[in-house]
Amino acid sequence: MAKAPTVEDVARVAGVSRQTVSNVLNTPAIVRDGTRERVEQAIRDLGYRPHTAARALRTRRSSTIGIHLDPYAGGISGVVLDRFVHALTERATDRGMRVLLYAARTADQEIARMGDLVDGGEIDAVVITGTFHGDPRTRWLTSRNVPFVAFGRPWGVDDVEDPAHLWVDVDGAAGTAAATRFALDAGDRVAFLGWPSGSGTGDERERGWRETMQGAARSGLRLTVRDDVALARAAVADALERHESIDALVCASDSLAIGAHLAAVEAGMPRLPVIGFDNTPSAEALGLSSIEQLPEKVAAGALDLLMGPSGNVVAPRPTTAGAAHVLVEPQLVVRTPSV
Amino acid sequence: MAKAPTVEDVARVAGVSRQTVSNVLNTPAIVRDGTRERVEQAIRDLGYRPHTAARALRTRRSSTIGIHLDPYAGGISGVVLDRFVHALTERATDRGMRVLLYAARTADQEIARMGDLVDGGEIDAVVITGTFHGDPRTRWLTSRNVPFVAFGRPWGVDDVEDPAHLWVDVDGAAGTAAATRFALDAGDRVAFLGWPSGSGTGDERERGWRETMQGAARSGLRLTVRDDVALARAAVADALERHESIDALVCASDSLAIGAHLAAVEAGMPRLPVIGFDNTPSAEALGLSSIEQLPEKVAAGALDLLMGPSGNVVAPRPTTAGAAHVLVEPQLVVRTPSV
DNA sequence: CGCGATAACTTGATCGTTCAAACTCCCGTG
DNA sequence: CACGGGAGTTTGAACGATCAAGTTATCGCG
Repeated sequence: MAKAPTVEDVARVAGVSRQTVSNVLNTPAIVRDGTRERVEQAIRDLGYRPHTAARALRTRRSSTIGIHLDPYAGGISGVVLDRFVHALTERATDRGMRVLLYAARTADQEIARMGDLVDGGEIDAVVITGTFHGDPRTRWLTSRNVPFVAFGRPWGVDDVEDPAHLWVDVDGAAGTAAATRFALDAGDRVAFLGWPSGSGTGDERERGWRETMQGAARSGLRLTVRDDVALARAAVADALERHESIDALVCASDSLAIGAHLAAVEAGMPRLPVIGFDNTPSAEALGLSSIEQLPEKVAAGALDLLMGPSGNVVAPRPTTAGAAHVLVEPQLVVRTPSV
Repeated sequence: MAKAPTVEDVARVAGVSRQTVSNVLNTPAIVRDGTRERVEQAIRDLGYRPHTAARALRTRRSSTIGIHLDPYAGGISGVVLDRFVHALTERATDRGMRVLLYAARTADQEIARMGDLVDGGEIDAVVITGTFHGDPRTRWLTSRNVPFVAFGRPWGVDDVEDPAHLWVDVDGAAGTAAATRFALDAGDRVAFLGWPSGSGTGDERERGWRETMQGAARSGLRLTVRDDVALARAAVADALERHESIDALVCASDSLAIGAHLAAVEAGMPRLPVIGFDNTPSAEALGLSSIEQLPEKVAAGALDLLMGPSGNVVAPRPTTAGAAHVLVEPQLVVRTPSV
């Protein structure tokens, strides 16, 4: 196996210097046309590929973004994150970036791991997910001056006028609002099945339903349970037995929607419109409507915040008023229940 | 922000030379105890972290494994792969390795991308997934001498006596065999719902059922459809209407199992044992039994093949007879149907 | 006691790239 | 025609680690 060609080899073949080859690769505009073409030809002839480690060593940039992989929790919502990771990888590649995974079980472990990666020069930026109130990761990243974007808004600490950090999120309220508007076609009594108050995400999703109902001068039942199929099923079965009138059901997650749908089938109402959230394969399999988060847009937004609208290096957008986040509008996917 | 300390700085503080610091990090055994402790203390005091790019440049090793992310196909089987990626990341971290993602839509694109990464010195090895008959990727990787392991066996070309390349896979036949043995408790007539012949994976899964039935001197119905919930449902509904006697149903995937379960519920047999494959969250949500692939074991096996049972560098096990693969025995997860 | 062997540590060179500064043309201008 | 200036190109140094070869200390043994 012959040694891989270096800039030196390309330079010799093209009859120019190292630096000119480097310029052709990095700042082609300053090289004269004829010279550039000769160099490009030599690059093709030799099959030259720049050695990333050498470049990273000199420039002190790795062109790599780190992303944490949550421990597999069971449950079905991991899919959104997986699609996001995938989309991020594609988009990052287009911008000359790589995506490096790391695993950690706790926030502290994650901080330690990020420290290794940042100090080792392995990553230029981080994307963190699943932020929560008082998240130590955001504090640490900020204090260490590590460029980062959160998928999920900084619950509690953020202020649009004085943003704590960059973030991308899906507009949960807009999603449930769309679902509720759609559900109102089926009848006035649109119920909501959500999680107990206190989770930012859940409260947002509930708000979309509540405000839409108020706007339409309607009211409907509100049920809350933990995010679990069996619990959701029991809660809805119970409500139906009590003869609560429900024309349609907007849910905070697909897990809840599945449980609700099972209860409806059991109660002899297989066509009760039930709308989930996250558009997971499970909802698809059962033919349930759901709200699609559009992870591709989230990924694109994250990169825009980190690298600007078109750049190829990490240069985080300054966290100035109003410009420090991207809020993606989700999309209702309508399906006709298959049972 | 102060400049990050280098080996030089550590050496000065500890009163030794660069190389001794390097030895403490890489071959601690050859450094005298007292010296090593002084160096380790200096490392802690300064918060020194080795610069990965510099190391990679000199050693010509990136300590990074590349893995392809399939385009999101919809459907539910992506979960297995995601869990595998996650497990691989954890295990790799334990062995001082990193996992780099890359995306590609076609095999040719994937080859091009792998070429970039390998020639750029970004990855030392690759894990490929979803291999198929005559896969151009395995040919390319072999011809380029890139260490790699496949998740999925080399259908058609492999021979245990003369293995084509390293691979890890789940023993599908063992899985359906276990499922079938379990199902036989419910009655003699255990049917199989699989995919049309020709897919290696599907044929293996069917074989486990068939041989177990033969071994027990029983026979059962065999149905095949594409991997789709609605098609599975229609097929099973049809069979039940024809009054085929089915005591239990072993399926080649959770999608098929879900379809089968829906048909059973509709036909008034909600307790018909239906066993899926892959143990996806969807099966869990519906309370269906399924066969768990144990992605953690697959990941551990992949690394063992690539790095030996305990090494910290990529040193692929030679592809010698019988030793070039790891076959993981999957595990039946029994659930009591929730409807 | 002297010698060779081994252990422990140090020194100079190197990996492939880009930065910073220097150099060479060539053109327009006073 | 000397000179300033800019475009285009070249040269030496540097990034931070490890390899390979060299040096010094330590020890066993005849």
